[in-house]
Amino acid sequence: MNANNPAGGAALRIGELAAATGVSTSALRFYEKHGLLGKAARAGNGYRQYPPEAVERVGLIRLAQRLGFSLEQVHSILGRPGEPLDHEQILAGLQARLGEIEQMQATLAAQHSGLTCMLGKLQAQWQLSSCLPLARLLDGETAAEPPTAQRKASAR
Amino acid sequence: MNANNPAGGAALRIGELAAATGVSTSALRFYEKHGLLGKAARAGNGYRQYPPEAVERVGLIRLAQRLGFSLEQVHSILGRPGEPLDHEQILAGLQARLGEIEQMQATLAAQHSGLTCMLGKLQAQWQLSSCLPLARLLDGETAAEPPTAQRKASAR
DNA sequence: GCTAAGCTTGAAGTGCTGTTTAAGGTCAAG
DNA sequence: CTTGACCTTAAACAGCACTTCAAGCTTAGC
Repeated sequence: MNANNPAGGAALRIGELAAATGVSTSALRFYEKHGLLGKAARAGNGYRQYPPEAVERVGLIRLAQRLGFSLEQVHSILGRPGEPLDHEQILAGLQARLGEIEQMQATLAAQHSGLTCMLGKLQAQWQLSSCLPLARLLDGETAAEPPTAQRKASAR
Repeated sequence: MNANNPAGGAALRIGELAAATGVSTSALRFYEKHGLLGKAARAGNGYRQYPPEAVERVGLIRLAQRLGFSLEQVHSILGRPGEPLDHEQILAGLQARLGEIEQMQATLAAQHSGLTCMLGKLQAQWQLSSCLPLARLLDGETAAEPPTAQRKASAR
């Protein structure tokens, strides 16, 4: 059918939006269910009718994912779909993510230097146990509990 | 009971090893089940009898975790507990981990510059959509599929 | 009119890692 | 006798982003 919507553009069915964005239909429904995408209008048959802007919205979601945001974070900084977008909120979200990244970079840098140091020691003398004190080095960088997984460095 | 073991040292029960290493008893059993810790000898009552060296072994496991190794990786580089420790294998494992770290650092650096760039654009003019092209920047750094989570930067 | 593709829903399953918890039983010390 | 540490196996949890399934409607093409 491809009816026209109030804005005048051609409405997209979920499959078309999926094709246009490279996101699966199930993922799109998932986004909608979790408030990332906004509830699409429905045609008489119950099919979702996406306005053309939805393509951009999905693009933003994917961009945010590539920048390492979790969907929950995307949700909180992008806000309700269709709403004006809160500039303050977005800036704050971006900066918060920058902070996370820097934190992870610090962790990785500590691990990197720890490993490098360890390699040096091992090449000098073969005592793995002599590397145990490295633990302290890492503790200094991060914190002091049992090794809990921190956060992913999501890719692409 | 605290019987003596063949090596002459005092044997540790699981709770004692847990206390000595800061690892829970359940985690220790988990390590054993997954071949990280080696099956402890058993006292007449079925209790595990850990030799004192086990403390160091667990320390190494925890150190490796802090360096970001998964338990599976720890298993493959540390090898069978009680065995001589394959130097080549360990060096290779450390270097492989260094490679992973560098990969993650590259991803994070790309995300960081992407975000910074985005912040700049947004402060100049408020068009979020003008940031969509950043996706390409990130694609260049990492690869070309849908945003799949990469790996954690485990901490401490 | 039939079939295949596309749409609907909600619930459940997937994959990965590292534990933790539960349930039911044994053992040793006070 | 009671308590606490230990034993076993199996299952649950937690976080994340989806995917798959089941069951049933719609629609387009032939």
